[in-house]
Amino acid sequence: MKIHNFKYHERGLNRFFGPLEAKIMNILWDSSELAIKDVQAKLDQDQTKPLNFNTVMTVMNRLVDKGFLTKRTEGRTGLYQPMVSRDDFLENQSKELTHELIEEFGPLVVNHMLDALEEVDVDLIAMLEQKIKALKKDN
Amino acid sequence: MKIHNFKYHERGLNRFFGPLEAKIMNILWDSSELAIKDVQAKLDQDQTKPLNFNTVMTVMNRLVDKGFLTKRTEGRTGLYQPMVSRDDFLENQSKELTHELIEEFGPLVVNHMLDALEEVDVDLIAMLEQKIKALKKDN
DNA sequence: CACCTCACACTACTTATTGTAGTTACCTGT
DNA sequence: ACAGGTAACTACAATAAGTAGTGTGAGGTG
Repeated sequence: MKIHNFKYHERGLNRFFGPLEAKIMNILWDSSELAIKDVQAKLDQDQTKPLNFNTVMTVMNRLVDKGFLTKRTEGRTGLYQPMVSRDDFLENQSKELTHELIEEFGPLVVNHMLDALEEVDVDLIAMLEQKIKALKKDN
Repeated sequence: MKIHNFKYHERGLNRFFGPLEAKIMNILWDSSELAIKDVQAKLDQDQTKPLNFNTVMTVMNRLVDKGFLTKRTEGRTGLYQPMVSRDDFLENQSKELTHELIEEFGPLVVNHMLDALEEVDVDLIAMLEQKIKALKKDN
């Protein structure tokens, strides 16, 4: 259940997964518990070329091996669902990445932080300010 | 000259490069301009098993192809040096990563920021505070 | 001038990751 | 007992990274 790479030039889940893996995780996170063919059907909705059942199965089982999905067998049908919720996943990843980044680059990150926040969403700077204030009050 | 991956569970340059690539970059960054055999010699200092000359050459030339090293031919001997300084490299990477992280996770990162700073180096929080103050004064 | 050596180029094999898909085996309901 | 669907097993392609063999060319030395 460990992500190893954060890909710079991708977006969203593609930063953590391969493109097909990412689509599958998204589908599973948007549903409760699905069989392979359900996932395949959903994938085929925005794909022009239908995906081979076995392709979907292989990738899903690999995701199970890696600990991102859990599999439950009901009769002969496997039912898959994510190990953790999307929110938890993103929470964990952002936390881990933030820590790694600070650990690795401490001062450099602080230097770039405000620029980045300004560019993306200035309100986040206010949010950060609040958090610092709150932290100081606690001590 | 683009790094594609940031590896979570490595340290230092190994986050950006393969292990041998990282050692080579380090050696080149600690020297001015080196030939392959010089790099090989330095690598063999902390390696128990000496590295094949061709191995070192292949990896160095790949680093040239990727744009991390430049190569200059003096007579028949190729001389290699990093495209940018170690500081610039780390500066660029930390900047890019910080931006990507904020772009992807904005509020989540802000949430984890202070924790991370506290754990690694509390002085960095003061530094961040200063930067926010300076920013507000500018506007 | 012939040759030997060294540095380089070219090529290839290995492992791991991800996407892809064929073949085979098995189970279940009819 | 069989058909159809589900799953397991196996394999192949591409990419990245580490490793290394073979071939080539240029220069100094006898």
